Amino acid sequence: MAVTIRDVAKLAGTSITAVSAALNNSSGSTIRVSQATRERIYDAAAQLGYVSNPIAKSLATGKTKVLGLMLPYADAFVDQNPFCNQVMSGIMREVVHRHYNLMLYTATSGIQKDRAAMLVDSRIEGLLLVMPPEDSAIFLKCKKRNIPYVSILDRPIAGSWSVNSDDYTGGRMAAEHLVRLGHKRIAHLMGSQDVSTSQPRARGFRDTLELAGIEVQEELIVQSGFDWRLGMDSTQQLLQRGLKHMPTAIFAANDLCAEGAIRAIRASGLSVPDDIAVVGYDDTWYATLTQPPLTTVHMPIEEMGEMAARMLIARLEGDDSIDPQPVLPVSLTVRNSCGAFSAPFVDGTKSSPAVRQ
Amino acid sequence: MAVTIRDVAKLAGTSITAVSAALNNSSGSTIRVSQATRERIYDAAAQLGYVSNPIAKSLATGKTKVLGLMLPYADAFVDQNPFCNQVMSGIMREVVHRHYNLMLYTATSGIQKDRAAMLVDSRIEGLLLVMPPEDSAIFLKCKKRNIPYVSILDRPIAGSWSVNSDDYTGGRMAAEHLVRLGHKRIAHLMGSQDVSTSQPRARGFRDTLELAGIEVQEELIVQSGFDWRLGMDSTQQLLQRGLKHMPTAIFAANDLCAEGAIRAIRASGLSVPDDIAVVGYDDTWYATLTQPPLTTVHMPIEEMGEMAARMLIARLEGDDSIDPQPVLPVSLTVRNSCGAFSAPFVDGTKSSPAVRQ
DNA sequence: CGAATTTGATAAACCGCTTCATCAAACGAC
DNA sequence: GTCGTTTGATGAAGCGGTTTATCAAATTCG
Repeated sequence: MAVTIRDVAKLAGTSITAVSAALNNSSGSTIRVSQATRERIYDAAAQLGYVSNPIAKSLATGKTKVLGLMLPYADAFVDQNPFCNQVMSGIMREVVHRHYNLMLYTATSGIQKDRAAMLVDSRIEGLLLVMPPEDSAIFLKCKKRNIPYVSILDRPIAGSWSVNSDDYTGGRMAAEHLVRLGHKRIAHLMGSQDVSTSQPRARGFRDTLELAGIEVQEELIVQSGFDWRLGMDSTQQLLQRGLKHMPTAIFAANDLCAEGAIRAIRASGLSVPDDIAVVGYDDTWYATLTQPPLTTVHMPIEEMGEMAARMLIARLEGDDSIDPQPVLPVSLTVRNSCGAFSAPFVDGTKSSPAVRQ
Repeated sequence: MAVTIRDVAKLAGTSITAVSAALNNSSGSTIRVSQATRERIYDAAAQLGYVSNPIAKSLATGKTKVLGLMLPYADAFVDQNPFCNQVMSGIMREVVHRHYNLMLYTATSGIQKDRAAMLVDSRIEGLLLVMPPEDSAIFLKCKKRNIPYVSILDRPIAGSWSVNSDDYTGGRMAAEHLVRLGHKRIAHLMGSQDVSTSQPRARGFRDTLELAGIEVQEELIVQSGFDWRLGMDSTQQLLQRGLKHMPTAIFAANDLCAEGAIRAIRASGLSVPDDIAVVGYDDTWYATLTQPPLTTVHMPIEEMGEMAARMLIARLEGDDSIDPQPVLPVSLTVRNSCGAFSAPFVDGTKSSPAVRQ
């Protein structure tokens, strides 16, 4: 049916060995092919429309040039999470660039975790894990079958390769921005406790206030969550404490949580940013849709995907020089929800004029 | 390194033929294995932890049990489109259920279309195309290499397999809902002209008004788009025409467009739904976030993915009884942006009491 | 010019699995 | 008891590539 290496050899009047060597014109091979035969082979291949069969190649070489991508429990992510999209986009970019392919798996909650892990077959050389649960059976399977993997994660895991973003600095940046704008009473709506990103962000937030000589008021640091309803509820509670104790700024757990905060603030007749400034986290596309558009900490999501793919490929190709747990830098995307662009911070960083003193 | 069929055969004291037959205990094979040897083989396999090598299997059988999934130009979809997520989720469900695997491709705009098509390698048995551009080189490649494909599409393509949703009825449903609520002056913000979903939806809209004896006012049917900015702009123009000519309801191109409409209405001091009712399209997760939550036409996106996978697999397995161009039904998700649940329509359909006469 | 080396080419083994062709033994029917 | 049929089992030939070992011819060199 399909045209094989033998057909090409026959037409070119050579051996299949020569064809194989000529077509993978990598210098690594010990086989030598003269320029003349090489060209006859090229011609024959072109004439027949020969395409190498990657399956046969894989069987012979033991390499497949395929990576696996394990997405988290689909159901939870289906609708609401642009995160996966963006990570995939970054991964894809690198994978295509390096001439690899991607096999998709999801840890569907419908089937047992074991089953999901079983599905990772030997066609893949390595695995990319997006936000794997800590106890995932995948880790064991990978170790057992000796499949290298890299996780894209909210926390570093000891002894395993992963890509992380700099949550601590993210917390600092949000806080610094607000401090620069003159805020003294800043609230922080923390993300859910079981997601470990929440801790370093909160630490960054606290450290920044201290550095600025602002006393951290514990009653302004509240447990909230990544949902807008939670953000709204928490904010309502903050606002009910009376004017004296109300914050002048809120650092929310993420963009959706910030949306909830904004709604609560408005519902109580106050204005964002005039009465209360709001900062989000993640910089998803949603951040441009809030009213006013949200100032938010930008996570380099695509870059994280790209980096993960790069690390995995490097590892597969025997490059040991790569950092197994890189921390990618975050940045602050300034929009209108704080009413201002940056003002000088206590450490003397230069900046634009302050808006609120 | 890995344990092979030969190792199992040796341990069980049989031939590799027997092992192969026993382990694929499909009745299709002509090879017969006694119960006794079968069990010895099972034991040996379990003891060695044998896992079949799918690559070798593929090479021998010519089947890979892998489908390709081609996503549209990544850049445009990265952030804002939950559509791909949902389609993927549906596809994944079916693919896992049928014990297939999924290889991911994207028609990245960075590389030429030809390159993208080249990347579809012979490891896949069939291809699922999400919203392929009409002129895509993929179609040719697939035909040439004889790879069956199914598209998930906004329009049926003659002579090719595709899954569509019933846009015409979607347009009707939106209009009927508004007519039932007593609206006479209903505007329609049409989607962009180059996306062919826009036409049937508009037809459904028009036909419904006519059926209800409401004159279709051409100046209320305007070209808009799938972006919230476009929705806002179009709506502002509608509102500037003065009270007499203002619509009492708007059927938007999609949920984001509806968001724009809502903003424009609010900005001009009017209320949704009291002054103007708004209906969206798609029922993405975003529809719950608008204020008020959006009444919108629900597209069965996941089901479309599932159906596409089912069709492709059926086709691969020689099932000819399947409809090559199914049209999936839409429904109306009623929330608060029209202020009411359904009222009787002119055709006599029964319903709940009307809110506006 | 003869020996050593390089160059060009190939046959054959192999990757791990399926499957066809073949065959001996057991079984049933007459 | 003989003959046809079923049952159980196997060797060997692929599938389409890569790679090792081998070899003849051409080239280099003292």
